[in-house]
Amino acid sequence: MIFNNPSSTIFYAIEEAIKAYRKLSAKEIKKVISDITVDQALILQIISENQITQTEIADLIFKDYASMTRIISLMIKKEYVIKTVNQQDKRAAVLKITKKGEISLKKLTPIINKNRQISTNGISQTELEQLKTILNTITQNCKIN
Amino acid sequence: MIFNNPSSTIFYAIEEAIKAYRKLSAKEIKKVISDITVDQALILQIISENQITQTEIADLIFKDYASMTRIISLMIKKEYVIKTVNQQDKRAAVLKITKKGEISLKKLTPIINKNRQISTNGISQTELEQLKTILNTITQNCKIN
DNA sequence: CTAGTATATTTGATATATCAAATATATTTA
DNA sequence: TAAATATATTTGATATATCAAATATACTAG
Repeated sequence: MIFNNPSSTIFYAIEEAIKAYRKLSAKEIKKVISDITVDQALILQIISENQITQTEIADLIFKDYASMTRIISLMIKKEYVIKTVNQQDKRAAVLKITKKGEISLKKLTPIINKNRQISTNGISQTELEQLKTILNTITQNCKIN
Repeated sequence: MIFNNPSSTIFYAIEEAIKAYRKLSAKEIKKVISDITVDQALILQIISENQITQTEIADLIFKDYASMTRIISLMIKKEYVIKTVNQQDKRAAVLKITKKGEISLKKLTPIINKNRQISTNGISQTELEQLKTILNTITQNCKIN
């Protein structure tokens, strides 16, 4: 029926893997911090490590700018992040992690790393590289058109 | 910084590929039918080929049951699908594609197939199989935990 | 047969995705 | 320098994701 040929199947396999991974991540993150999402945890990590604008974060993790605005504003509401205006370029936001954000991140980072390790368990570095190469080909094929 | 090791990188590559693919699909689908989404097109195809319940569709394409309810109800509103009650099991929905749905599907199917071909262009069957195997490992790893 | 349990779907609440249009500020060009 | 263009972000509208709780119906054990 639907999963009839390899080039179709692959997209189901991708969807299945990414959703399983997100589910695992969400579950594990919730164990240590109950009010933060997987995306927010990742973004918190990015902000803490870099002086970076919303647009740059969005490009980095493949999010829409509109989504980024909303995610950041939820993070501000929950007091993980503070946002100010860049005085050199008043269009740009300056994002800073709060004390609460820092404390949370200390608990989150090992969880995020562990999730990645668990999910790639039994897969060699070579296989991961292969996987990445093929996925990049798909990405390029899609972007050309 | 963030993309520092292979086991991390891989999830970005997956996200990037699936988003690029969805974007291509949405763009191409829109060219022939302007008011249908990628998910809806896929679900239309599934319904037309099978006598299948919402729950079964959800399991097949890795969607939440709640999402399925909402997607189906949008498809009903747009008159692609009709929904009745299964008289043998009144909990279950019976989904049928409408005439409009059928006509639309005739235009959509070649597009869906072409999108898959374009995006896997230059990737061998062997590589696709490898990719699938590795992704399935990730899925299993995530589900065990 | 009845209570308890299982299954299919729905609803509510919140988060994210995506497109288009709007704002605000910066930069470039005529 | 004024107008056109570019960049960063926001807002509105709609679709989908996800969890928890609620409904409705079916099934099973006592």
